[in-house]
Amino acid sequence: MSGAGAHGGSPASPAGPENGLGLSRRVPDLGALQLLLAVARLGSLGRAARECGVSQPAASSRVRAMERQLGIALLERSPRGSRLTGAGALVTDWARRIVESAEVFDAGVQALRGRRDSRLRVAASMTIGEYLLPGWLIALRARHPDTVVSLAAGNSAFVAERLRSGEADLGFVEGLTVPQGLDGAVIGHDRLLVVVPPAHPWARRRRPPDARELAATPLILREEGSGTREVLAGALGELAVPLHEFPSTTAVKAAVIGGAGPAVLSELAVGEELAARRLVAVPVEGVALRRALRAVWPKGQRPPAGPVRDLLGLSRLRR
Amino acid sequence: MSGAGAHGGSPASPAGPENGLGLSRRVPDLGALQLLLAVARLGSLGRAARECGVSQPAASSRVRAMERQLGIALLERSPRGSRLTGAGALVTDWARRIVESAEVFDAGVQALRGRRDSRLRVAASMTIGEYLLPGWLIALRARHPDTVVSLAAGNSAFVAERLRSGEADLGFVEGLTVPQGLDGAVIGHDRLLVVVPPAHPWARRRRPPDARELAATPLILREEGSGTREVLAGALGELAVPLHEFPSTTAVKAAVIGGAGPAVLSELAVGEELAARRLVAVPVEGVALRRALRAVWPKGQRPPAGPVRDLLGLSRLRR
DNA sequence: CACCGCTCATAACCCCAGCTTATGCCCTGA
DNA sequence: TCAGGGCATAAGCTGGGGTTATGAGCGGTG
Repeated sequence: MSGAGAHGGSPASPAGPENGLGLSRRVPDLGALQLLLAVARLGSLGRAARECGVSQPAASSRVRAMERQLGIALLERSPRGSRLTGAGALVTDWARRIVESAEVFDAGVQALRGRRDSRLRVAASMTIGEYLLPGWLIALRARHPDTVVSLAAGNSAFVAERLRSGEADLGFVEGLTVPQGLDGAVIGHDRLLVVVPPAHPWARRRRPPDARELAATPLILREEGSGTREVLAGALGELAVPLHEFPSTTAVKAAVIGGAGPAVLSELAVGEELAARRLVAVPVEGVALRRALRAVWPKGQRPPAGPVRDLLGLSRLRR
Repeated sequence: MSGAGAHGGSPASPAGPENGLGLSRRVPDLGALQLLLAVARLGSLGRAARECGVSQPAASSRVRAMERQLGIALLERSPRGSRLTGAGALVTDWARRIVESAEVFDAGVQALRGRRDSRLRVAASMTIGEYLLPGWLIALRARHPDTVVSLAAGNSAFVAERLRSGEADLGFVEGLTVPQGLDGAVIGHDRLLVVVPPAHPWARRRRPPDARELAATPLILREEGSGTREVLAGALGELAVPLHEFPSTTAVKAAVIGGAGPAVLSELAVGEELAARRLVAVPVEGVALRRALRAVWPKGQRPPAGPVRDLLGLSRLRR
């Protein structure tokens, strides 16, 4: 109660409906969330404290503070342990999503810091590096905790250059062809989707737009776009007129959700938004926007060995 | 680009299985991440500081601390502003996903604390309440900032009871039928997916399992499951033998990823995992696991008005 | 019955992360 | 040349979070 005034100043910022950092006042920090997950899993504050490497009073106090902060009772404490409240279960699920995002962040950062002593140097396209690789690295770390990975991200030419010059051991690219001088294996596919916000006309029309209309419509694209643009240009014959370019995929998504126009993005990038109905994929007749995801390595280097093989195996998943 | 500074300072980790809360040591807190997003968007530390309501030195110091913590140079500072590094752009994208998860968390919690003065009391099934409603609430808050929502989550019977007793103004259920005494409108559909980890035999077989094999296989289910179980039982004739029950959807996912067995989950719950290839959906021949998502309200209450109408509109999205 | 083991809570103390204000340097545009 | 925006540094303060020590319920057990 006493609803935390949160000083309603909403200064209608340009490219975003959300504002300020009141969030960090209303959302517990990662440590507290992890603690909550541990309690949910282990059924006891004390055990959770031990697993998290803190003292039991610290855990107790922390969870209590979190309950005060949220205004919700999360745990049913008893002399025999602690169970989640109904609301607590829901909160825990939302918390787990934050923690998972943090794990992705961490795995990405760990790789990105590019240590010299890395046993596995990876070069990846932006899309794969951003959305797929962190997950693989988390899995890899679970299996081979000692493997240190370094990551460099760029377009296909960048990946190829890194491999040829020996600055990377393994590469990942999306696109139509294997870059010259490299061997490769298809590890999966993704589709490029035309996405619009749910309120957009294309989301409501019975007849979806055809290739002609798509090509005539200004689109929001990521700058440079390499793989994305290549496939798009091939499918449409000539490149659609870009409405605006943004530095990152997520910035593009934010712009689309904000109503700036349609965009063409990998399904990898918009899975969550589609599920949450924040974006809608519009089918476009007669346009095949499927492309291969490939692992690549220097030509002739026959059997990828050691850590390279480990990661390659993890990346080779069905479909 | 995106080379990332070398910076060999690696603080000899304690060779532990990193299960604890080392994450919170390696991942900056929400405030810092929001600050980074603001800098990326506004192009200047000072402007970002102002938007976030802190002093410029605080912002500067905070970002600097973050760079030290991550071991990555995020910004190119110049006397005319600050731009993101190549690596910084990647990090910022990962950061944005954390912040978005936090917004979902916040929206959910705000609704869950159930204020007495709520202008809109919603009762929803677990799946809708967990995955869809927070997104709608974020959108609702952007459009009608004054609307205060309270949320109660349970199974279909629970939702129906809340509506009939006048404790809720609007309900959301997934399932085959409209509960007795309620009016409803279909707002969308979802499918139940059989999911397994990528290494599971079903993910590799050319011939997917049929209904018979599915029904004979122990599955991981959420306890009580209401909507999910109802549809599943209807499709399989008799209920599959549950291998284990978990208290929350996310716990089920974690178990599946960990190799505990196949599960049947809403596509809403696994969109991200599918995109990231942490889970694989297995098609099952001859089994239709599609179900309707419905908004429901007390019978006779003709035109949903005011806030009810607002939220109803937001929830009525294509497909 | 009394004891031990488990649970959670409270109390007193400590430490560092992060905020603030005040100031200085650098670059650019008028 | 000066004004102004942008970033960095230097002091001093506050509080959240951690620790150890201790107490209080409840349950199985000799």
